Amino acid sequence: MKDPLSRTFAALADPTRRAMLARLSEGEANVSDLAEPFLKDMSLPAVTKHLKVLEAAGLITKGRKAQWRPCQLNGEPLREAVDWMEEHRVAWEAQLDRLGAYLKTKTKGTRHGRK
Amino acid sequence: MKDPLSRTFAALADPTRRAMLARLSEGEANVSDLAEPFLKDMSLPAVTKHLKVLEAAGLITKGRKAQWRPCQLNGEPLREAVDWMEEHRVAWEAQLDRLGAYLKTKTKGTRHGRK
DNA sequence: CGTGTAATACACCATCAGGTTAATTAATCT
DNA sequence: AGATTAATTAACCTGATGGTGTATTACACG
Repeated sequence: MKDPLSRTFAALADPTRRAMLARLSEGEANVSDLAEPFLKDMSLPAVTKHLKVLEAAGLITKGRKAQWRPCQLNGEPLREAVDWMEEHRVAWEAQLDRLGAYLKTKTKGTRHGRK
Repeated sequence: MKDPLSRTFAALADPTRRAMLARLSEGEANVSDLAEPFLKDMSLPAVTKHLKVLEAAGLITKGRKAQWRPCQLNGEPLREAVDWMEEHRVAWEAQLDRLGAYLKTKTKGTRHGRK
């Protein structure tokens, strides 16, 4: 039995599921819509399982319309995840700055190659 | 072989590790310092493993000072995680608003109990 | 009623995650 | 040298994850 926050992060710890969420952030979609980009990589039952993970984490809700299961995104748990991060952000930023300063003394290329 | 972002989220998907990060956001700490709050719940090797996960995700770096391993937080991957979320945040907020509006029509308590 | 389609359930398998205990390395302190 | 302290390694166990293929449910259509 995992706490909600852990479940949320765990659900996010998979590129397939993140892609599904990204897709859903553009609007409702059926299971097969969500599956489509992945069917060359995995089977439909695998997709169903991923959706179950997302559902268990409360990140999506599945409706039913005839034989379709229109999925909707639920931002609530995501906000909680962001909240957790924000809570510590200040400290992290400080750490980042400290590291940045340190690196600046060591190297001088400072190659800051972040997209 | 997992992508960095997945590794970061996976690392966050555990309350012990999150607590360790929280502790580290207050400053450098040795392994035993970090272990202390958990030693009633788990063994030291278990702690070491958690730290390894955090290290593999690039969330912390371990130094060495005599027989101690002072751990430091590294915010960089966390920022990437936040970045990913922010990228979709707008859509989520919209979804939240939509849900909120919907709930407002159904219930009327709207109990918005988030700290 | 039979067929096609959307999605899930079931049984199974390999790998990984999180924990254990016991042994080991490495440095410090007498 | 011997003992103590900090931390890791190794071998092992259990349960969860992520995938498979096949069977099944549920609905719509002609």
